[in-house]
Amino acid sequence: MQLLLIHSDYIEYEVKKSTPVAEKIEESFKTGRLEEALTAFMAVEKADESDIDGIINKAVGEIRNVAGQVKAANIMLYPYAHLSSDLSSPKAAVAVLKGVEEALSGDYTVKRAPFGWYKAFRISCKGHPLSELSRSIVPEGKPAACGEPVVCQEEKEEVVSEALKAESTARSYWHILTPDGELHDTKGFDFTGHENLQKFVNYEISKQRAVERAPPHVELMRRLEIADYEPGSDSGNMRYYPKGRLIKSLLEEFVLEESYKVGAMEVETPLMYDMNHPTLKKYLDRFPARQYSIESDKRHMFLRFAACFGQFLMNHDMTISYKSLPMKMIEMTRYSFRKEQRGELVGLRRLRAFTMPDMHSLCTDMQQAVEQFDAQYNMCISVLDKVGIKVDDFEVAVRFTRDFYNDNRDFITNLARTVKKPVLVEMWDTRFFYFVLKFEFNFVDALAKASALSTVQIDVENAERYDINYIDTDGVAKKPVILHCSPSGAIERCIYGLLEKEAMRTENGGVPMLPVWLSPTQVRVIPISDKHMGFAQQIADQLQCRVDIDDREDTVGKKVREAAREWIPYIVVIGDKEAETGNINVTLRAESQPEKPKKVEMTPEQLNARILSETSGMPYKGLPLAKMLSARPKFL
RNA sequence: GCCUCUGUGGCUUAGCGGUAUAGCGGCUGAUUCGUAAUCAGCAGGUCGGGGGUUCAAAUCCCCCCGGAGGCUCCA
Repeated sequence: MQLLLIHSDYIEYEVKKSTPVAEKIEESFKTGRLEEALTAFMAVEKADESDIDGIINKAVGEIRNVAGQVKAANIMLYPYAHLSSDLSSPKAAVAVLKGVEEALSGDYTVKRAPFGWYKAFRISCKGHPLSELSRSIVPEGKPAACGEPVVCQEEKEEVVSEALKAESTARSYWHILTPDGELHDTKGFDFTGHENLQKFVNYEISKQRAVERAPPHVELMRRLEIADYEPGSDSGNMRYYPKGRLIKSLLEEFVLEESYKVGAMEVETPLMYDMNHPTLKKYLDRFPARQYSIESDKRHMFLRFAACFGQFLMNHDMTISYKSLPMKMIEMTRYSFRKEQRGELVGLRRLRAFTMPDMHSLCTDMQQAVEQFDAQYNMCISVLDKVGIKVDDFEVAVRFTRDFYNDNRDFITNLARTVKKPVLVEMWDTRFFYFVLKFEFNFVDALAKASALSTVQIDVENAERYDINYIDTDGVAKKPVILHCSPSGAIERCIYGLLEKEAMRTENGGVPMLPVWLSPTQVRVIPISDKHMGFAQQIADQLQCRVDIDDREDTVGKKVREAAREWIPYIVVIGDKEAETGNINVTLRAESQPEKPKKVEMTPEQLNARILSETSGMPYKGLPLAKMLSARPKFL
């Protein structure tokens, strides 16, 4: 049932004309007026028919509740079909209306407008915050017994897509595909040597997901001053400190550069779209995600969960020749929004606002699409590798329809061959989503939780839906096949992956660190006393990387300890010896073991060359914080 | 959204019916120091918010908010 409650100075109505479903009424019932009334506009819906008494109970509870809050003694019940597009039978509606009227009439002055008549009405709304409320009431499995507290569900402005609903009924066939092309049953498969895949399979199929502690990256993201929760925002919307922003910028820039290399054009598209746009509405129903929705004037908008809409709407308006295909567009979506359920949010693993590189490729036909899929599969492997997430750190899932598999067996086997290890396969008899083939690289974390990073999908639906065309060699407009690709997956999730990987390294007795190109401070220079500051400065100036100087009044031991806690790759201590020889003593984190720092004497030039070669080809940005540690604020 | 757990100065935390403990960090002073924490002093808390029980609540109860885990879901 849909309820619209208006606290009014008065409400009056007058019957004009009967409709085919009109109830028979007395002459006196044809007009009505009530002063200082709470008016309840009601629409009884199909779903309510299963539990008429329960619905009456809930509606009465809700009306009583609001009437109590606004201190209304008079109640007007007003049947109002326009609140719903899924109305119940007239018989059920009248039964509910009468039931509600009867239940309320003991404690309030209740009037009811007749059902099934065209009516004219005048209402004067009081306009205070509680004076206009809407409620959506749904029946429960069983009717609420009398006297039980009645729980009313408030109207949620959440759109649950058809795809989410479809997914729950989709029948999946799970297999393990080995590089030799064999499809194995997941049950009998020998996972020896593929323990991570086993964890991933358990996570995906057996749903073994119980863990007893928070994921380690949550503490790390805070301790390293990367990111933090922001209680002043919605859950899953994080704040990023300067170091976190630097890491994100570098990753964003890197992924964009890699996509330029394969010919992608960078674009920017709006964050919010009209919920009632005909094309978008249909697309929402095919994507399994929940949206944030917001009001803009009279329009009902939603925040984008990817860059698809913006790019597709742009593609629709373009003139595209076959000569331009495959044609790629990318946007670094800051942000994509998904209103994930509260319990699904964890640290940087799953967010409601996240940065996702979203690339779309228009292809002439399925053959070109498959070629592109293969190229982008390899590109994703390379992107993650350079980010610091290796093939051994993730497990591959490939999902497709049975038809696609039968037409492309060799091609799919090749995907397993490329990564040289078995992959998880999910096959569907029929196509539930907009794609016929997709893969994801799933990072398996310290607690055996899996989450998707890179992904590519072959979309066979949206060219039609958005009316996207290209002109082929014969001069005829044709619909392209579209690839969706996120080369790295969400940027925040890459950081999560790196932190989790290092947490696992720590547990296995290693020394954790970020790749040098992503380390906020690459070299920390520590002068032993004030008199060494000059030389320390000189060394810092010689190095072409992110160098800072710990000029605080602390002991060398303490400064080194803090530098190590920050995972700084290179620590240089400057004292009399260095000032004399000109050589520097460098602690190399990458070659150290716990309690056993690896210290090497080298020239500043050698250190510089080493860092330049380690970071060559990767984006660079300057220090995100003051060079002198004494001038730095603490974020936590 | 539902279920379970949780919330004490900037951070970590003791206390779990008699208005609060310590460490780190911060500030001040001393120390100018050779690789995982130099010494001393000072400041800082209406114990997440609101309501209730009680002579008395950080401690018990209820509601709300944040966080973690589960269901579910994904980049």
